[in-house]
Amino acid sequence: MSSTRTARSEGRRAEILRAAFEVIAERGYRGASLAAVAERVGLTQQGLLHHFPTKEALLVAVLEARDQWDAVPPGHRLRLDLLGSLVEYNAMRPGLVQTFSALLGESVSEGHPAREFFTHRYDAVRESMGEVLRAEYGDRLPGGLTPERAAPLLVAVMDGLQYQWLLDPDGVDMPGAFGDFLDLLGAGDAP
Amino acid sequence: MSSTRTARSEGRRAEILRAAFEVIAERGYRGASLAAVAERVGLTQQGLLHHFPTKEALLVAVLEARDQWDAVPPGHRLRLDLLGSLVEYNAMRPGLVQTFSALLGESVSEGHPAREFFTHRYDAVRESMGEVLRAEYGDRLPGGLTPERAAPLLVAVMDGLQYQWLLDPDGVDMPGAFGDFLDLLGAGDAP
DNA sequence: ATTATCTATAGATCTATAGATAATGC
DNA sequence: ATTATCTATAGATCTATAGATAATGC
Repeated sequence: MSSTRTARSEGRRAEILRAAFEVIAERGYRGASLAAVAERVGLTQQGLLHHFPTKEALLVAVLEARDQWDAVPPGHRLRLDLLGSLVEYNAMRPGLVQTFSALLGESVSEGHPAREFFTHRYDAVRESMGEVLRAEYGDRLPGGLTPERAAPLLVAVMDGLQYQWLLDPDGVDMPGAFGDFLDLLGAGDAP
Repeated sequence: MSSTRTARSEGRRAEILRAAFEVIAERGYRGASLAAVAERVGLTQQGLLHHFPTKEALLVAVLEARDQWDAVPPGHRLRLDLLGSLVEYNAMRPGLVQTFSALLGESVSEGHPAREFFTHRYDAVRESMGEVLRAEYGDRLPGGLTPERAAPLLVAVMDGLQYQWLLDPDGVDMPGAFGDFLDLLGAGDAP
């Protein structure tokens, strides 16, 4: 696929993607105009459409870039402490967090072009987190939970903390709070 | 304030607010056009603007209505089991949940008119949840947490679960998962 | 030749203002 | 008299298409 494009074009596409990330972070997908993205890379809106034929195509590319971004490298088994590091890393990149928090928030509305993407993604992430939790804590977690039932909580904490942190970066210690949650899971009364 | 308006006008305003909740749930605030809201109550867009002079004024009214909605009645101390009931209640009102999940998601973008509202609100909610947790579990929670440190986690779980549930209502048992989290908090290894 | 970019523009929206008309309340 | 609603419309946008021109790669 990338072999069908010139290196020149690939570079432009990457520039445009970066700009799209920024503008979506600032204004959401609906609020992000093609003209605003184009201006950021020194193009006209029509020039941008040469590289991404529709606004939705640009969104899809943004979502794919993200997917590639935080995919676990094959062979590398995800571990809980890596997840903590990921949260710490995110806390240094508010723009990235904001882009996807904005998109997640929008995606719940009807017919949003990212809705299906997020639905599938969360399903996969819950399953993946269940495995991580089982590898770390075994079959029994505090409170009588199983890894499968704790997984949606883990995901919810990550997302929910992001919103609180974005709204009040100084008032919310996102990595600290995530660590607290892991402590809660590890406080085991399991036999 | 309501005394300065006629009963007729109050009724209309209430109808418009209801319609605004619906349209915001479906399309977010940015995607919600005044015309779409107006049409739902059988008015023209200009007729609507007689009752709410700007789109932002309508949003503010929506946020205030929500605040009134889930405010704890004075004198009634909030308890954790009531919170569980609230989540169960929410699970029967996807529209309401969707309206505020959409607004929260949008509010993290710069200069969004609901941003300050949510910032203040989350600050207050964390404090309130801290008190609830202290009343329920005392000063020491599992994992060495304090009520104050568990509060953002409780809020994060509620919000995060809402997004997962909105994206996949059949695949995510929101009240069940919330109950699981409370079990985790109550699984105490406190002395 | 092909790719990248531009100008021009169609066709939809969207919010908000101005001012006219209809309905209601003293 | 005041309130509620409408028609008309200004002034901004926004996405996307058509077609011309400039730059690049064989």
